[in-house]
Amino acid sequence: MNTENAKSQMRKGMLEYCILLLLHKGPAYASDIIQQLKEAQLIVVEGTLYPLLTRLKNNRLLRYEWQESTQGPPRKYYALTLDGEEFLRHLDSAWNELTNTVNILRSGSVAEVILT
Amino acid sequence: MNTENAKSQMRKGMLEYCILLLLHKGPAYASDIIQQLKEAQLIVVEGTLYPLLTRLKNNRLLRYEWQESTQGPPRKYYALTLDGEEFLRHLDSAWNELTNTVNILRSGSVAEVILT
DNA sequence: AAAATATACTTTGCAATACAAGGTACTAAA
DNA sequence: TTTAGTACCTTGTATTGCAAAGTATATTTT
Repeated sequence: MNTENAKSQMRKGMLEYCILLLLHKGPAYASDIIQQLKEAQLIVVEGTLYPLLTRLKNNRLLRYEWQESTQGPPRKYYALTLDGEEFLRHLDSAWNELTNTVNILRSGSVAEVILT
Repeated sequence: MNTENAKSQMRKGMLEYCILLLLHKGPAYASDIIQQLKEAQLIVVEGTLYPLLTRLKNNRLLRYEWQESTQGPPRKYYALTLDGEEFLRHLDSAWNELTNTVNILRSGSVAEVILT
């Protein structure tokens, strides 16, 4: 029962949201995504990211294009589809609800939330 | 790829945190917890909660006491242990990091966060 | 040209956990 | 005695994050 496992579990589901949020700003390829997430304090490894990207693509939330690189093999640049944009808005709602829930639980009883 | 599944996945790990947050305010038994979480907009079912409570108890984060009820069978009232309180503080940090991450990703680039 | 290195993408096996569905046990009322 | 209500528990399944190892392409070094 360590903190690392707890944090890893918190990532579940959140990661999908974070990827979509990131791609909403513009296309990116895997290493790119990992780097940007790291800058946002979220550590993700390849073995997690690649299957996730594939899954999102298979569900038509993402699409990709091959692009040549000047420094190595070509890259798969992923971008949101229209379905992906819509799904992202649903996840926005889900996230809002979740933060609201935590805030209520954090600040004491529901009554206290109303009073303070 | 539906929204319900996504929300269910977001719950992973968060639920543990929410239970500890709730019990931090005082002892409660299972139906109690389900009811309070529902008031905080978080739907949890018995099949999820009971194994979770048992797991937390086995890891010494929770303890329980049987208490008679005037309206049915006795209840298991769960409460945080000292280990549980400490673990809760770690989860507080993890939650703070996660919300920070999402906020960064939501508001555009890191630079934009600083500028706005 | 061959070997080594770097970059990028992929796969496999495992562990953790939410949930549906069903079950057990005790109490009180009809 | 039967029925209804409350509370606790278990089993099987699906999903997903991750470690570890593998494949492929491009560049640099020897």
